[in-house]
Amino acid sequence: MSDRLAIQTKCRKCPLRDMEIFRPLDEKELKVVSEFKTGELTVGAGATILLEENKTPHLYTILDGWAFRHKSLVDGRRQILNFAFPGDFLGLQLAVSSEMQHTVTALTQTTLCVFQRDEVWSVFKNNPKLAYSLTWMAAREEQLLDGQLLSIGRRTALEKLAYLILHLHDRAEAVGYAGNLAFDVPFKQEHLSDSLGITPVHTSRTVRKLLERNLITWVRDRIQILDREGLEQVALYESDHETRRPLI
Amino acid sequence: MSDRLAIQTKCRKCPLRDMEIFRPLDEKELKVVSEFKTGELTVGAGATILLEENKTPHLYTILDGWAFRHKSLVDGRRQILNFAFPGDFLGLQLAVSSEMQHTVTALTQTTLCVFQRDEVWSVFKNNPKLAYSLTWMAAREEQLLDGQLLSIGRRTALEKLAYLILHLHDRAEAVGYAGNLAFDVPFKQEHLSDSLGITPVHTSRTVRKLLERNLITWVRDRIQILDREGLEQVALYESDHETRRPLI
DNA sequence: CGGACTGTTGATCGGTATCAATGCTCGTGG
DNA sequence: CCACGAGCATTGATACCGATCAACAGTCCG
Repeated sequence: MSDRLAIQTKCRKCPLRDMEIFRPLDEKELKVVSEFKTGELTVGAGATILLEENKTPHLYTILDGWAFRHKSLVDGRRQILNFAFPGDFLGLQLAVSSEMQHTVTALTQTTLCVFQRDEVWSVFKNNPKLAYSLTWMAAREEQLLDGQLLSIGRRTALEKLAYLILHLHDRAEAVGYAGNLAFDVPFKQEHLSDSLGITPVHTSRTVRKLLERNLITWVRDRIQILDREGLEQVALYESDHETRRPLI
Repeated sequence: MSDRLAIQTKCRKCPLRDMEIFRPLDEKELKVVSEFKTGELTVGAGATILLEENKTPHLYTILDGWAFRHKSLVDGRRQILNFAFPGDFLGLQLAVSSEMQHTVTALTQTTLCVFQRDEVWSVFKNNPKLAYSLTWMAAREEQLLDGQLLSIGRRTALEKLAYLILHLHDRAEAVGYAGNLAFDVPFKQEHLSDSLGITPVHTSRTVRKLLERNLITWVRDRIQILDREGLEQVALYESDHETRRPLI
């Protein structure tokens, strides 16, 4: 399947803007974003969106779909750094370093708004509010990473897994990908392993524990949280009262 | 000992600006930074600079000293997220969330440039170049966290430790805190443990291994790298060709 | 000199990795 | 419609890394 490239969604009519969690843009911002956006790209599940060590001229916002950022050691051991949902901005690091230091891969078919790397600067010059939004998103990503780091460094396998499921559920829910404490799972257990820093075999056993304790069910690519409170206890979960966020 | 608060270092004469790694500011930027900076604060080793769940009105740049960011689970398990050196900006997350979600603690006596949180916005409005620098720093921090995450998730204890020592050395060296492959260590093994996500006991044994293999020495609060190449091999190290960076 | 910290060492335990076999699901082609 | 194979997930046996518990040593400092 070949990737399509076309401008399809007008920023002004972006479906994401109607969502609760996104801060509405004013007229001027909309105008700048519209100009900033140079195209739209749809890729299939499993496609590489951004590749480590590459110097692409493009930055992206996810319009629809589910992706993940990851990074590997030379011998192949892989670590998933974070997952990415609609509204998430990809490739900001290209504003810093000439090349990517991690890879981004699509989990589902994913539609992306495409921006030109060179024009980031003109956004800063022309619209401080949007520039601020970019910074906001970078800082937000940092917070998520802090949380992951704490989790991977200090939680046990069972705690990490419980935490990750809650985390993914909450982020999925925020963009309408989850409801009634359930969501469709676009990943394999292998992805959980690489996210938690444990083995696939151990992941399987750990998932099993959550099932046995009747905290969740996981059937046919769908996870249902049965006992949110119980799961939060296992996870040592602390909600991070997310506020409305910017969308570019 | 009480903290002192006074404007002592003129931005224009900031000693950090002479360092190789920092990008020089132009006249206009210097003017804005000077106005942005509202004071200078020196705290002793062990002092808390920013506290989780607090809503302080201040942001900081480290002028001199060595600090660390950390975060804990409710039961006390602690994870060190990153270390901070001169030129590093602290508290950017306050631009995003109303309160801090991690704590920053000084390892040595530390001198900080103090900025007002409310005025971040005016920096964005008045000087896009500086705004861009802030974003740059946020993205850079994200890269460091990505690296840590990979390390903690996928490296063995020995590999993590070797990696961390190289990482700290390189960052220390960049700001003149290391030379001839050696640097003064302001932390205890306990800090390494909390950074690597392992036990103090195991940290001790792991440090010992590096010593036995003649990769480093560690005497009287000073680490000397004896065999950089060997250490890099153990660490599966990949240097990240750092470029010049902004300083605010 | 005594006490508080920090680091070291040994013994043992437990969590997670590893290796290997089996089972399950689903798509494909005979 | 069934056979087959590919890719995941599960399960069991065993190994090992790192945790835990406990005692002791070294250093610093009052």
